[in-house]
Amino acid sequence: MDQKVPGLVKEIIQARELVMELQTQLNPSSVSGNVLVTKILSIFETSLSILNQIKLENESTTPNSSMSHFGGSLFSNCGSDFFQGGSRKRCRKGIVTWTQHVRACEQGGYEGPLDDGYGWRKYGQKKIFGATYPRAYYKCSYQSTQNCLAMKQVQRSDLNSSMFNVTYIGKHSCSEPAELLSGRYSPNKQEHIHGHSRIYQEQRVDKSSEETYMNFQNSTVQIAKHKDIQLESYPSFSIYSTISLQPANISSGLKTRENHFTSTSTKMQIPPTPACISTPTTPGSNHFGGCRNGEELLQTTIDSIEELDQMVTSLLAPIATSSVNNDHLVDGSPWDWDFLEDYSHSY
DNA sequence: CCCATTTGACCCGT
DNA sequence: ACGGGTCAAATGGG
Repeated sequence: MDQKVPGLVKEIIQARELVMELQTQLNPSSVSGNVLVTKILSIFETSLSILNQIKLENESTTPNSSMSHFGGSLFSNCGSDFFQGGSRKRCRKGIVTWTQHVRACEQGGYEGPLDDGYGWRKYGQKKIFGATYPRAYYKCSYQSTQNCLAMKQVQRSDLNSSMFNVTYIGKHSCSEPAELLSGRYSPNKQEHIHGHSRIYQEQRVDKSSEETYMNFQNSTVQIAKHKDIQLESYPSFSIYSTISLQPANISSGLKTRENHFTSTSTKMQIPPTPACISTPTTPGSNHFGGCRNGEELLQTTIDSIEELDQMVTSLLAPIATSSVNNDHLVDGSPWDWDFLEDYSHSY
């Protein structure tokens, strides 16, 4: 049994990926279709969890995971430089870094992919060698006022131009995340600028609960332990697939949290085509965003379990009604949080 | 006038 | 030298 589990897991993952592919071809406005896909994905992941538990029962030790299993991981392994005192560039070691793949919907009427509940200020854009699309650099809007060091980088995927890679760097120390509750800002940009999004706290709520739920599906989290480059991975967002099947739960009883990222995407304006790169606000351009069923694959680098805990908690905040405990277990969730340690071998 | 964005220059690590 | 990341002056919108 133990020997067959990896193969079975691989098969399930393959099936899950096909469903995810199917999902990308679904009409975003087809809520019922997306709900079905989400349910299917939830079943897949529950199955994977069960298999994992079976495997764990048959193994006394967990094998080391390798980042290579994730096929060109998007992790910055913090080998470079960020936030290390002294130089202008600082070492990213110790900084939570995670990359989100956000699918943009061209049908969307509003600008850019989904927002992540934080205010961001663009401070640069670079053409990246070998990449078709430029990379945009953002800082938290409250860097100056609240010394929040969170940043993110947004780049359209070369492989799939309807996808954006959003890399978050550092944790928010500001008190911005009002939008955790809604998962989306209004279509208009930067409405939050002053006053910490009080506007949104009033405006949001039910409208986007379903969107939030859809956006969180199909995501996984990977955790890198810098010391040994070992990766653990967790199907964090699969939880949503299960819990969030009752969208009504989503919008009630949620608290905002500090120092956390959310897993929704950006509200930034992203140039839809290279031709529009320098003029993302060009009227009539094909704005992306507004995706109601954006699929995301989330990958994370963190170097302590506390950070994982913190992040997972924040990721759950938009959806879970109340309970995330400190044992990496979510009420009502079938997940064993050690699950993807084995899971990673299947990639 | 204020503020976010744009964009070329500059800095830093490899 | 090169590429990625950041700065900051210029620009434009509200």
